[in-house]
Amino acid sequence: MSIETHETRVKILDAALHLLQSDNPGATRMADIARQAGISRQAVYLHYKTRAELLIAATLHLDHISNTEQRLEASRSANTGLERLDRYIDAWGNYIPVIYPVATALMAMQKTDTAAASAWNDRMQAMRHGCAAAVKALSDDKQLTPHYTNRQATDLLWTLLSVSNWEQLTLLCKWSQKTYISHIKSVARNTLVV
Amino acid sequence: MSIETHETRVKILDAALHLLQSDNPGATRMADIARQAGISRQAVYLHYKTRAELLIAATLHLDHISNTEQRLEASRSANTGLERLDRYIDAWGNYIPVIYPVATALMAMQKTDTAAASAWNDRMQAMRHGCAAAVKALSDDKQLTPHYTNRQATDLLWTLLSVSNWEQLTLLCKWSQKTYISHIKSVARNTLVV
DNA sequence: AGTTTCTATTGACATGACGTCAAGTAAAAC
DNA sequence: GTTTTACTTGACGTCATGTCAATAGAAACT
Repeated sequence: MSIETHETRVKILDAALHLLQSDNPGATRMADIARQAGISRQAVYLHYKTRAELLIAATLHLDHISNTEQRLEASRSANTGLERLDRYIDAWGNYIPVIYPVATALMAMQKTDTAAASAWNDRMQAMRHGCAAAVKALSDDKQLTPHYTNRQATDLLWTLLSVSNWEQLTLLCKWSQKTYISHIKSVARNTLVV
Repeated sequence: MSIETHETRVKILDAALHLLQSDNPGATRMADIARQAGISRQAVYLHYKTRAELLIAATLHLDHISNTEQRLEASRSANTGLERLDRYIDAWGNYIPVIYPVATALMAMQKTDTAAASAWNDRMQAMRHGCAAAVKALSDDKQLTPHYTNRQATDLLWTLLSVSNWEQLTLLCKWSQKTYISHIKSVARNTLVV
């Protein structure tokens, strides 16, 4: 029985996600989350000692209810390096909009809160492993450009697929999600594939 | 006589930049800036009504003392589109480390402070104009790939050259500034040039 | 049934940062 | 010699996080 199955905890996490996904995510305070969850502000602290801890739990909860593992399964079962690259971009690129609200909140705390910083860092390192696997698959297929080392190619793909880039291209440049995915795929190919 | 030539204002802005460039930039409070400038905390507010206003003034001050205009002059005087692209990446890419500390502070305020958000947005739009000019120069030379519209090519270059990407590649991936510049140039070429 | 434990409640309080206000001072400008 | 300007000190208001103490009800154990 995971810690997140406790009824009140689920209520808290759902409330937090709901508010972070609303029109004014920046104004999501502990008191708002408590009110939304239907409990007292102090009760939230009985379950999560700090705001950072709550937000971290919210991302894990979101992973859980969004079948993150399943999304990434498709890329792992690809037959060629190129296919793996495309599928990874599909999986991760389409997951970004889902985690974006809570990711933003967590990233905003990075400067002040080391727990939040390392939690977000862990997630990004996990994502980087997916990039490294795609690069390795390309390399095994002799499809990786010799222009960069495997390490550098991974760094580039990792950076290309960053949340910030998604934010800039879709929210600021008004690209549709579909355009984002297809163009990122083409940039990745042009950058990494011979 | 510009507003930044006032002796005390210069002291305040220099103090702010000094602290933001120190080992713990996140902990730069108004009181710290005042102490560093050698004046009382309240005196800072005589010159800058809010923290956001101070940070915005600090970026302009930094532009001023870093000869930003001169840096960008080189790219404008290029003869070919390719040359212009390379020189623009040199100019902006090497300016990022200079503005990074204050940029980080300003970006961190974006969520809560609309003045900070729009100030940073203005700067980024100005940078985007440089990208658009480079893309147009490529297009005029028939060197721009037909894969994207001019607008989309500008969006991509703009995103590629973002502060976040610089941060990720140099600070997280430990690329040297030199590697960053040369690899970004190669990605830009592979992405945008026929 | 009685006691302990768990969860939650209310209300008060500490902390830290931004920003404001009022009263006073010292030097420059008129 | 008076006014203006820039600054000082010290107190105060606000807002959000996080803490603490006293209380209450319900489930769980003996």
